Amino acid sequence: MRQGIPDATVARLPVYLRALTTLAEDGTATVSSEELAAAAGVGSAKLRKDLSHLGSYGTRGVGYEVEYLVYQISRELGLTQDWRVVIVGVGNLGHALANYGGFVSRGFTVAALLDADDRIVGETVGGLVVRPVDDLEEVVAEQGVHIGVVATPAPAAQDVCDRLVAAGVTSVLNFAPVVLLVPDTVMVRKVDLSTELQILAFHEQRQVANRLSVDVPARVVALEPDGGTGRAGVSP
Amino acid sequence: MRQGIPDATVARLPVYLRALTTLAEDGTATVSSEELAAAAGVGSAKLRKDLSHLGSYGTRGVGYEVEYLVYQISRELGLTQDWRVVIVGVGNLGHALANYGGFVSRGFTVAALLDADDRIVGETVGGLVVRPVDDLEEVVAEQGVHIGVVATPAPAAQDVCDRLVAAGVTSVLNFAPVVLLVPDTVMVRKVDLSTELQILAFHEQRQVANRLSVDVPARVVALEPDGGTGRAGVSP
DNA sequence: TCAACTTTGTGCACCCGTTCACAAGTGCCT
DNA sequence: AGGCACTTGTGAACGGGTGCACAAAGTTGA
Repeated sequence: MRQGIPDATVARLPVYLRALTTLAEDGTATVSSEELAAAAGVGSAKLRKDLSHLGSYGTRGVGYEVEYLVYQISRELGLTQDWRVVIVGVGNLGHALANYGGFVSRGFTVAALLDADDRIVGETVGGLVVRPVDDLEEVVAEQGVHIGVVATPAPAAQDVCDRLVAAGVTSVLNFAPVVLLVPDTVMVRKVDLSTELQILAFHEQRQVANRLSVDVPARVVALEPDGGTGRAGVSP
Repeated sequence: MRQGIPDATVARLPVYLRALTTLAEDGTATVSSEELAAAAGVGSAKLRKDLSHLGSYGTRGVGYEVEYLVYQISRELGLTQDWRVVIVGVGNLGHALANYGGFVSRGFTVAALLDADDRIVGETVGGLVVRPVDDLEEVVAEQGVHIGVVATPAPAAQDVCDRLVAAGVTSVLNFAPVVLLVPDTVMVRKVDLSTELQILAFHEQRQVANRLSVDVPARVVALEPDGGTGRAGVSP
């Protein structure tokens, strides 16, 4: 049970945490796996298995005590300590990130905003003065930054990332549309808007195809002129 | 091979597509699975298996023709047609999305920007005039919108989502920190900044723990006062 | 105290995705 | 023409995650 929580579980813990926080604000004291699972959009069995990886919190016949579970998940995620974050790139997205309330709310502090553009440096965004990107190493060292957020244009991203890593940052959240190369001691997570849209487009397309196949089944065959090799068979 | 590309593969196709586009811009004509895999940050075997789901593009002994593969992946993702997107909520994040260049570049058109705040309605953002959220149904119907982007505050998200779905939208990209409930005919993808940060925090914490265990192995046991039941054993 | 009811925690079987390893196919050089 | 070097495409083994189903454990009410 201990010693190694599955990645898939870790990825869901923040979702549970948010659902629990909402419940706590509504004054709910205890919650069953069924209810919490519904609020988190997962199956109840999966939820129970996930929580069992943290330990045996929860009472049979009753459910889980909301406050207590919030604390346990927070602790497991490391939210009981404050993580210092530096945001590099204060364009449209950087602005949004710096102003994002829920960003700071729970265990995260924005240590500094950095940008390479002189016109932006010195501006105040989200209560912080934007500093030149040259201060990167200094900021990371002095403020003890652990997490770097890359919100720069694509061409600058790898360079900024390299500097973050060299300065001692071991986790990077990347919004730039490039694959960042890092040593395997560093963890990178990527958020890519156009990737998400493209995945939606794929499913949208399939859905349209399925709708056609329901209406006019014979058409489906005509839409797939090729057995799989692809290159041939396009001509009528 | 045909009839059903695995979800995991679909999620990686946009990454391959971007890497290929970059290669094409650099004038590269053909690429091996090894090279492309490196550029996309995956293993070469995985890449080959992914591409094999689309068909047998690629030449043994040579590699893949870049232009051709770009076309095939684009077609498979449905990017040969234009998808119309409506963005609801033009706050900090909505601004960023509306101005995001790569957003529009490839197969996606922003049909409209909507907001509930009178002070924002009428403003021009990214070349479009922000319209009142009351126009939602009208916009979706008239413009034939397929994809809705929810960038509203959390409390408004579910309501906006319901209206999008009722108006005929079948894919939703959700930036609000809530779990959207939709009929299972609708696909939702969620992008959540604080979730990503929390996942990073977890790994960061583990990494710190590992570093300690390397330096002072005995300490690890002391840091785990409890065999796993959790509730007991906290007192000194 | 006991029985009926509720809910957790988990063993087990199944499925999807990843990785390895190699046969089959292609181009190049002699 | 033939062999060599290279690369794709895929069968097969493996591993992790999911969902089912149920025993264990606790609560409520008589």
